[in-house]
Amino acid sequence: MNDQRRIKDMLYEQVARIGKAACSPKRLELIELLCQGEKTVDTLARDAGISMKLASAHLRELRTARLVETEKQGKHVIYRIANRAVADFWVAIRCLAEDRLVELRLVIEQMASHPKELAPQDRESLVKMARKGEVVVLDVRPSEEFLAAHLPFARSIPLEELKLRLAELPKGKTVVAYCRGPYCLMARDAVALLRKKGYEAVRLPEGVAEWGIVQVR
Amino acid sequence: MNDQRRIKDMLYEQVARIGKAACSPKRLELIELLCQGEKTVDTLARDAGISMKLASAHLRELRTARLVETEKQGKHVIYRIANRAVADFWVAIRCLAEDRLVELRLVIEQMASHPKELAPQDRESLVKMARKGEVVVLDVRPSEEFLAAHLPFARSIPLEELKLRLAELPKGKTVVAYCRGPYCLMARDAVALLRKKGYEAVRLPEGVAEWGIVQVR
DNA sequence: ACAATAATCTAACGATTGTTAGACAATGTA
DNA sequence: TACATTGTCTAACAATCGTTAGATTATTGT
Repeated sequence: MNDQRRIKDMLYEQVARIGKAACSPKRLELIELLCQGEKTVDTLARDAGISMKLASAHLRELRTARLVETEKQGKHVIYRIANRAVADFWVAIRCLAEDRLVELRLVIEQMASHPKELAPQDRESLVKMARKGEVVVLDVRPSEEFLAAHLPFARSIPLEELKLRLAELPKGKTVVAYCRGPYCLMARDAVALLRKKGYEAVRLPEGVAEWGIVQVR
Repeated sequence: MNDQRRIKDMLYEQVARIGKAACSPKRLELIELLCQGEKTVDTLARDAGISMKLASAHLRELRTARLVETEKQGKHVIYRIANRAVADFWVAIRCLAEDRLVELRLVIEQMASHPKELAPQDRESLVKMARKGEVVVLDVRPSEEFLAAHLPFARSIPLEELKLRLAELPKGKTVVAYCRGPYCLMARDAVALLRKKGYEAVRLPEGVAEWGIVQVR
């Protein structure tokens, strides 16, 4: 009888290991960054705005929950997501948070208000238009992330280079800019810049994690 | 520039509130119990094997993450899941845990080894057979949970009453027993009892949460 | 009005975290 | 060989969390 309690407790304890990995804001940010492609510890630390020591500690937690895997390459340790399922989980927990927490919706609204956004449901029609060349899908993430994985028919111009490489974009077509996902502000800034320069530009608030296009192994 | 960091931090912090709610084994167990239907605090405490004070404290956490809602009915406070999305999240985090954590798979294997189990993919065919009366789908949870929500064509005999009510089950047909889900042992025990009594019985290791049939509001 | 029940609130404790600093190990390079 | 780079490990601190006990608030029944 009490045997059953002990087994049950073990089961829920194991599931709670995943919850523990997901209960720190910085760990969630690291997961999102890793959804963009494999990265070294110091890249992750820089992108997340924390020290390498802290990043290393958080990554250790993610590794004991077996959500990420490592590989040593020369001086560097490369971290990557263990699975597509991890990216799906990140999207799922974020969606639940947006569904349940008004506070989160408020922050998102105030953040994304001015630049026009694409409704997230018309993925197929966006791909169709991109294939025909009716719109330009623009990936403004760092080029390594584009190389690791990107949306279909996307072209890469990292945000930092955008000002100098504006000539590469045809002026007649609508530019659909995207970045790491809804919590990343690079696409927003890119759209703002493009509009100031006379382009028609909208932001797609999704990235490779939301589209299920993630690099694994 | 640093403004963007602050906004990002706020976003991930909000998502982490969901992770925090899901980082305690007991809270996960409470969520699963609430997926079976609305319950009072002392029912939850008894089912989870903890004191009412502790249950109240954990439920408070779940409420600040807005995963559960309450309603006062006389002396009792009734808790229920806020949303179908919460049940879906519980299934999602459990599946990710089973995917990533070998330890969890080991516990499950040793737990579920002897009674034969139904492969979880043939939901439609199970419903079809139940509709035609070719199998008996048996819900062995407490009757209030059956009343709140149950699988299609299921009949309710709570585990405690099963020994006395065996006559209600036809001997020729296969009995498919289910309970609260894969981590609940009631269906396992029911199958063991039925087989000892000469019935053909299998366990369906899924429940209403896995089938997306949950009571809300 | 009084007792009983159901649940929460507060305070307290020990245990677990997040974060940083300092020492250390492994690799690549001059 | 010596040195810089990259990352982890250990120890330490404060902050947070899990758990329990004791007091408190509603509600119901007598």
